Amino acid sequence: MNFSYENNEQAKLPLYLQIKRQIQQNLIQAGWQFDTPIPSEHALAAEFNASIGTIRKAVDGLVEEGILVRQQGRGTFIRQPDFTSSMARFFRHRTKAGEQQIPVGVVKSVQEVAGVDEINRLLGEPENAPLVYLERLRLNGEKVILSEKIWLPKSKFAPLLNLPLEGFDNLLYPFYVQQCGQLVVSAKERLTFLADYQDEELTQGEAQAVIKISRLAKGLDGSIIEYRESYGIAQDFYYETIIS
Amino acid sequence: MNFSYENNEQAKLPLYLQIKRQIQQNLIQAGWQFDTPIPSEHALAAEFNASIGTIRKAVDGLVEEGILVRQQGRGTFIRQPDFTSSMARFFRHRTKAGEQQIPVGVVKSVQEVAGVDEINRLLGEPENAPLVYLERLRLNGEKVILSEKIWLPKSKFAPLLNLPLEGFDNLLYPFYVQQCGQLVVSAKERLTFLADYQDEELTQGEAQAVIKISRLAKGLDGSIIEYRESYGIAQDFYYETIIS
DNA sequence: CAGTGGTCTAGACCACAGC
DNA sequence: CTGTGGTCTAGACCACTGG
Repeated sequence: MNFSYENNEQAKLPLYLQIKRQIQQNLIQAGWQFDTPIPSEHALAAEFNASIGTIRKAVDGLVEEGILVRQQGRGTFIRQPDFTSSMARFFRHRTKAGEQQIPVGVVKSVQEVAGVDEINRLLGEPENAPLVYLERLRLNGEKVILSEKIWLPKSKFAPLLNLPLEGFDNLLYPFYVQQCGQLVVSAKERLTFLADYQDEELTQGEAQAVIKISRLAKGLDGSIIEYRESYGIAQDFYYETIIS
Repeated sequence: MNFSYENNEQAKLPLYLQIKRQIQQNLIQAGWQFDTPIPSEHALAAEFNASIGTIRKAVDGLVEEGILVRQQGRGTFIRQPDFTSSMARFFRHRTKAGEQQIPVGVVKSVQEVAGVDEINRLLGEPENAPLVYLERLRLNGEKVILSEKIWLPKSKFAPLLNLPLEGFDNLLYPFYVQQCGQLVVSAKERLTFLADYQDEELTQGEAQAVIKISRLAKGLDGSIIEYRESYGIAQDFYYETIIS
């Protein structure tokens, strides 16, 4: 288990990249307001003493990364991430009527655990830093379609430990923002196949073929803020991708 | 060549999009040379009577779509698609030494077949248009790691029918360009799981768990030029993706 | 060296949202 | 109406490639 984002540090960056980075820093410091725009391009041009075109190129970069969205006539905003259905997008699950159904998320347990070498390394945490560990299910009605194990750095997510299970929202990522000020902007996932996975909830104790999804979620400052393992029945597996 | 906003039936497109489309058309007409650059930005600006910035934006679009690549100091070129390992990128196969190995492609059969409703629809061909059908294996040494079935429109790929099996290259897509003038620029893939797939070569007649990859490959003019089904052993499945 | 793409400027006008 | 992002111009200079 050794996948990670690479860090590229440069010496002499073009102005538009410097500005891009600075804007990103400002977003972190200011705290994110999804409903109020960032300063206008004109204002940014004045602030950074650069031309509009250069500002646009900097903002373009953040838009491409999915961190900002432009709205003509209104302004440029921090993107409200929509992971609504993304968590279960690898699987097909439909009602009897044939409609796509959005699974419900239920947290089954929350606890503090000691650091685990392998996971702390993925999270970029010190070797023995404590973690927050969640178990969670995704349900379609009565049916369990996804079983999840989630590890978070306690340094950033300690507030979750003081909440009752009923206090957790259906969607976790907006909840992270609300409770801990942690914004997930992108994620890297690895899919593998397990012939014999066993789990009380998902497979009801019998060994079954599953697809395992390992996810590293990245925060606004570029650090990894969540490691998650999700398991779903292989028979329901369904994924589309575009390559070029 | 006149690009003014005129009496078009179409909605009015920004100039840079009109130019982008026109460049793409020119690439098709000119036939692709991977080793000679397209006209310089200066030349294009003169040809289209637009400013450099607008030309850059048009070319940027084609670069983002993976059709062109820029090389500072040299020029802008049609991208030599690198599907070298992409066909088998969903699977992990390594030598005993642990190196990633690039599988070898071997075509087992080529024949003309009657149109199949479902497939002709996917290819955008008339209902009874004949097809070219290939069977192909991907091998690591002796081991079969991928079994493929490929359907192509005869209208574009008839030349393949006159070739001996030994004449087929290891890589198919560069071969398509060379033999039929068909360039694959992108593809859409759908992954699903089959619990009991049986195949003489891949599973040696025994039913096994496999991952099925259905691919639609798109040509330079945007039409679908290939439909392909690939099957690989589920145990070897391994895929990474970034979402945002 | 000449020619290419890469960055950057300092404006202009257009299209759209919201008051 | 004002202010926003979206398009476009006509240059400039820099960084890199190749002969």
